[in-house]
Order: sequence, then C-alpha cells, then structure tokens
Amino acid sequence: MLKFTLQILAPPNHGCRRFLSVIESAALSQIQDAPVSEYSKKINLSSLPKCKNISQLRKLHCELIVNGLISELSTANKVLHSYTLHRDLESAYALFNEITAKNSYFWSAMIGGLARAGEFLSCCRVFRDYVRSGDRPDDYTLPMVIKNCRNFMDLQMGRLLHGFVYKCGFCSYTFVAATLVDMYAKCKAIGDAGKVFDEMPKRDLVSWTVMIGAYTECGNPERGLELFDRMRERGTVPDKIAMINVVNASAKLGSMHKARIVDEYVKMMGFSLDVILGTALIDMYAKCGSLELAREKFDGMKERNVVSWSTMIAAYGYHGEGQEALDLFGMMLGSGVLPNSITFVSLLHACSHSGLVDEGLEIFSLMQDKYGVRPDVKHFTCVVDLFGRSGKLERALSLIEDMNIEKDVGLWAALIGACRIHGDVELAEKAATSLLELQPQNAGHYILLSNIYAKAGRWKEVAKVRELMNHQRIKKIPGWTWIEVDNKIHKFGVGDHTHAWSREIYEQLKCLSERLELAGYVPDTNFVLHDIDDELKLDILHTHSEKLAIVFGLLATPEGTPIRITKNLRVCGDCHTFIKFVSRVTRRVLVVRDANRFHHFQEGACSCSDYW
DNA sequence: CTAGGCAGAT
Repeated sequence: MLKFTLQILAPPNHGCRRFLSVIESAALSQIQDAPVSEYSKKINLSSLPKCKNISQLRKLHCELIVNGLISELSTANKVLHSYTLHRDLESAYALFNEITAKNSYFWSAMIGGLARAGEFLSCCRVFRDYVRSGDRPDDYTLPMVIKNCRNFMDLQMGRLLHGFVYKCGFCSYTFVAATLVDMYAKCKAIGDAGKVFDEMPKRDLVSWTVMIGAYTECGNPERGLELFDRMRERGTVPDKIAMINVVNASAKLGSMHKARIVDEYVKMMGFSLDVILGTALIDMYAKCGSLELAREKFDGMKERNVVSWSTMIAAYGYHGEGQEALDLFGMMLGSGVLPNSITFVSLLHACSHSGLVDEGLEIFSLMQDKYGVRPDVKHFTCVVDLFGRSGKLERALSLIEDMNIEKDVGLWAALIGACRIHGDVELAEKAATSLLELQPQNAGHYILLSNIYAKAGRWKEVAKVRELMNHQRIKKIPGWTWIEVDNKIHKFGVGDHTHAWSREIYEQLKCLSERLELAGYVPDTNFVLHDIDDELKLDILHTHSEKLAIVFGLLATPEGTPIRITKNLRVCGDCHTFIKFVSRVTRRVLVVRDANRFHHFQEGACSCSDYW
C-alpha cells in the first residue's frame, strides 16, 4: 500500500516531497492496518475544515492516500478546501495536480481558495486552465473568479470575464450578476454596474445591497438611498448587511435628516447593534456633523473593537477636537484594545488639524517605539503636514528625504500645501515637480502651484503653468456644493442657474459682496487661470458653488441656526476668506464639511489650522 | 462548494 502511494506521488509536483515523511509515519500508525471500509468510517470528513492545525490536516490527507480514499473526488475536494482555508497553497496545489479527473467542484475549490488567499494571478491561471480543459465553468465558479478581479480592482480582467459570462449565458444568474455589479462598482465603473443590475431578471436582497453600495462607492450616495426605498417598495426586506450599506450611503451624503431616518429604521427593525453596525452608525453621525450623536452611539455599544475606537478618534480629529481625540486614545489603551496603523493615522491627523505639534510628534514616536507600528507613507504625510503648518519646512523636507518608503501624491501634496501657507516658492517647485510626475493630469496640482507663484507675484511663472495646462489639455474638474435646508439637500455647481431661487441668490450675492468688500474682503483672483480680464475673473469668483450655497443658506434658514454646507472638492482659499467674512458680517455660524473635514466659522474666525 | 458588512492622508 505504501509503495503504491509513493508512486502516485512520484510525478514532479514540488509539494509532494514534503508529504513523504508524514506518509511514512502514517503508514506506521495503527490505523493503517485497519481495513479500508472500517477506516473510512473513522474519519469524519465534515470536520475537516475545522482541523486545528495544518499538520493534523496533512496527516489526515496522508491517511486518506494510504488507504486509497483520496481518489474519491468528493473526499479530495474536502481536503483541498481545507488546505486553502489554512492557506497552505503548496499542499493544495500538490493535491490539485494529483487529481486528473477534475470535476467542477474540484476546480471551484481551487479557484475559490486562490481568490480567498489573494493570489490574483494564480487564480486567473487556474481559471484559464479550467476553460482550456474543455469543461465549462459553471455558475458556482464564476462568482469566485469575478470576486478575484474585484479584490484586485482589475477592470480589464473583469470585463473579459463579463464577456465570457455573456457568451455562456450566465448573465441571468443572480449570483453571477451580483458579483459582476460589485466588481464594476469597486472598479468605479458605475455605468457598467448599473447596466448589469438593470438587466437582471431576478433580484434578491444581495443584488439590491451591492447596487446600493455601488452608488455609494462611486460618489452617488443619494441614488443609493433612492434604490433602498425602491427595494422596500418592491417587497424586499433588508437585513443587517443591507442596512450597513445604507448607513454608509447616508454617511457619505452627509444629510443629518437622512441619518436620523436611517437610525430610526435600524431601531424599528430591531437589528442588534453589533460592532460593525454600531461603528457604521458612529461614522454616519460624525460625518453628518454631530459628534454628540456619534459619541452617544459609541457609548451605547456593548462591544468595541479597534475599528470602533479609531472611527470615534478620527471623528474628533476631523471636527477639530484634537485634545478629545488624544483623550479617547488614552481610554482606548485603558480598555485593552490595541491601536493599529489606522488608529495612528487618525491620531496624527487629529493633531495636525488642531495644531497640536508636540503631541503629534510624541504619538509618532510612541507608535513605533511602544506599539511596533511601522510608519507608512500616510503617517509620514501627517507628520509632514504637522511640520509644514507650524512653519518647520526644513524638518518636513528632511523627513521626506530621509524616509525609505515610496513617496506618493499625498505626501508631496502635504508639502506643497505647507509651502503655500508659508510662501516658500523654491520648495514648492521641488514638490510640484514630483507631484506632476506622479499625476500629470490632475488640474488641482497645477492650480496649487500657480497660486503659490501668484501669491509671490511671479506672474511669468503663473503664465508658464497656465501654458503647460493648455498644452496638455488639462481642465479643472468642476466642484459641487451641497446644503441641507428643511430636510432637503440642495446642490450647486459653478455659475449654477438651475436652482429655483437662482434670481434671489444672485441678487443677494451681489449685495453681500459689496458689504463684505466694505468690511475688508478682497476677492482672491489669483487662482483663475483663464486668460480673461479682471471683471470676468471676478464674475467667476462670485459664482463659486460654495458661495451660491452659502447665500442660499442665508436666505432660506432662520437666524441663529448654523449653516451647514458640504463640498465635494477642496474649498479654495478665496472661498475660505469669503466664508470668514460672511460669518463676521452676518454673525452666522457656518459649518463647512470639506472632503470629510469640518471647519467651524464664527465671528470671522475658523476653528482649525487648515488654511492660511 | 458560489455573491453583499465598520476606521485613515493631500
């Protein structure tokens, strides 16, 4: 028996040599002498995936080989599945190559295992071999390969698979289509995601859920929430995972009204607040502007993990409550939950957003010395930001020069941001060179550099940057601003005339601008790169989406209530100045959510250190 | 045996 087994294993599969010693010990064990039929009863294969350790699993595998049971495909399949669950891919491959008469279950187990293990290329290769073998992949295998593409955001491979799915007539299969929708969403191809979803003959809860998530992922949470309503109208009852997607959509939208409705709905449905749903709700309230409600959810949770703590810490951070964030970190340590890399990013960001330079540097060293978290580029970015804002530009630069991690866009952007604040043109040029090398198509970088030149009065260079942009046909992406008034979201674009109150808004804006100028506000025309005269420049400046939204807020909300607006692109310097003056002249409180950072304006002052 | 769930930088 032993000899026979060794012969089976003899073909050149590198994983097999490993088994030899184990096989020998298995062969020597008492079980080996028992008759096959009796032995097979002794092995409870359903417990296979639960095998505690890999050596136990290997031993079992060997016993199966020794007793000639491994050629049974369903048995081999279970062993293969277990190997992939234990991430022992070498053994999995060895077994996989051993079995020549593979069925679709067997192929699926290998493909699914590789996808789960994050082996993108291997997974694709095995799938290719599956197709080449002449067998037709079924509706069980396809979701796994498609998910593999999702995990690696490989849109090209994903489209290829979609074509295959189409040719095989699997598009109408709910599992296959749902995975395609999810894959397209993660690759930011919302058009394709929607097309697949629309063409589904039958939609179950998961299909609706992935489509809601798809809209959120691709920057249209409002549509995701609409879809949720449509789903319920059609009689599909959401579960907890669906609700988590809805909560996320609501967080991204930033509407407090929606946030409350969603929260009420979760309560009404009686979903228990587990760590994930609870954390999602904390995040939602924080991003909709209420630290208090976020904290209430946080305090009400029975169990908190590192994500829950990090979420709450980050929330204090982007609301400009750096000290609160640090205090909460202390509580987290006290509760015995260990911080991870993301916790420290949140903490460092909280410090730079609140101007806590020394505290931030302390966290940065504590992170490495006490918690063994290796700083990645994002941690460095926060520290560059910390140095940069406090005017320590040389230290920021030397930190960048000394780090031996690949530098990314965000890092250079932090440095150039600091240069802007402190007017360091030379260093800005250096940062911009790296920035434009990495992202030559991003209009924001050119505008940033141009602003710095303009601030220093270097008009020749301003023109050069403009020329460069024209030459490469780079256009500024228009920004949008949202404002919630009377439980409704109003959206404004640059020079927007589509709003019902447009006439009033522009009239009021004109009056207001005059009042602001009397109060000392000087419009900052520098950012306007178009080759146009000053009057037109001023015209464009006055129609910034932020300004339109703010004026609408002034007109439509009673005095005494804060005006809350949300911006999808960074608020520019001119608008920042504008908002400051508005808060002084009108004595209103303005809360601006700017790419998930909150700025409170009151009496002509901004709560945080984000602008000059 | 297959699909959907929480946090971070400019």
